[in-house]
Amino acid sequence: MDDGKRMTRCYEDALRKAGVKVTRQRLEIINEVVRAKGHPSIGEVFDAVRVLMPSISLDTVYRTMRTLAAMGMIHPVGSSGERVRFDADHSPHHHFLCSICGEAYDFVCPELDAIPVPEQALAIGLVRGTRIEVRGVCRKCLEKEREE
Amino acid sequence: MDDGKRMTRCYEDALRKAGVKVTRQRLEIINEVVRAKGHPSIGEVFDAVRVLMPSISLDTVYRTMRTLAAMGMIHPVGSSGERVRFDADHSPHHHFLCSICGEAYDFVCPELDAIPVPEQALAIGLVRGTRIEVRGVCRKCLEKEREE
DNA sequence: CTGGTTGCAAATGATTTGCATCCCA
DNA sequence: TGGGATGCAAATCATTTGCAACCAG
Repeated sequence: MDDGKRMTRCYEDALRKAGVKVTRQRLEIINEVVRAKGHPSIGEVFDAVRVLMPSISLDTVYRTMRTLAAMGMIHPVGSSGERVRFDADHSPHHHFLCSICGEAYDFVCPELDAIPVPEQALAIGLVRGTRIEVRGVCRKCLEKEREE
Repeated sequence: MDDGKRMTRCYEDALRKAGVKVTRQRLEIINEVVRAKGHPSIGEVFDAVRVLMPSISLDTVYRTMRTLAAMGMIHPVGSSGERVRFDADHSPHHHFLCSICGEAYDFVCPELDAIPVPEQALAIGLVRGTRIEVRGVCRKCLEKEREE
């Protein structure tokens, strides 16, 4: 598991560059967020980290997730009234948001990855990434509707 | 204000088509959501509707917003841990989401409006709309950072 | 050392739920 | 009339905050 160590080193650097302290809690949380596929919620990250570090508190996870989001390391994924979910910036991918259940599905679409940064967005602030957001109704909800 | 009546008629039809009852509450809420520029939160819609209909209750607004979202008439705009906000589907526009404050800014970009629907998304469910989501840090937050 | 971080517990706020009443279809 | 819709209040659940103890730099 030399790979694990190399990753950790990389996260440490990212934290230092952001001007925040490197703590074991933060490293564990980052590890978990990066490992998690899909869009983990705060609670899920908390549960996972708690296995390795039972003493960690829920609001440390809250605070760290906010810190990581401010660093641009993770991004909140908007869904409906659901709890906030995040994704680590793994690879270029896009989102399909279901209007009914609020679930966020990932999909890849290489043809659309190279979206130019819209000029109009530059006027609003510093752009860190661009992706496609598709809205619709997912299969699960379509089937549920059909049943009724 | 013949225009207002024509709009209302149109909303009634949309409700009927969705198979739900047409009530004064729902019409008032739709009216407000469509009128509101930006991304009104549930509370803001509630306050606005309450002016015309003081007896309306907060959770009627909650329930109706969910109904409207399921109908595809409005869409939740994901932001960070903030309360959920919605936008009516007015005109084609895109979103800039600030990673720090969670604010969602609208911008228009006609060149990008004609995004083809990605095939990969079709596999996930019924697609109702496609737009660009830009992530970054807004001017306000950039300035705040600079001060520190 | 010492200021940023954490853990804890209490506070806050948004969202949901159960139920009796009401009203569109 | 009859079932979906509403209003109300209580219940939940996510998220935040104040503060003392702690630890990385």
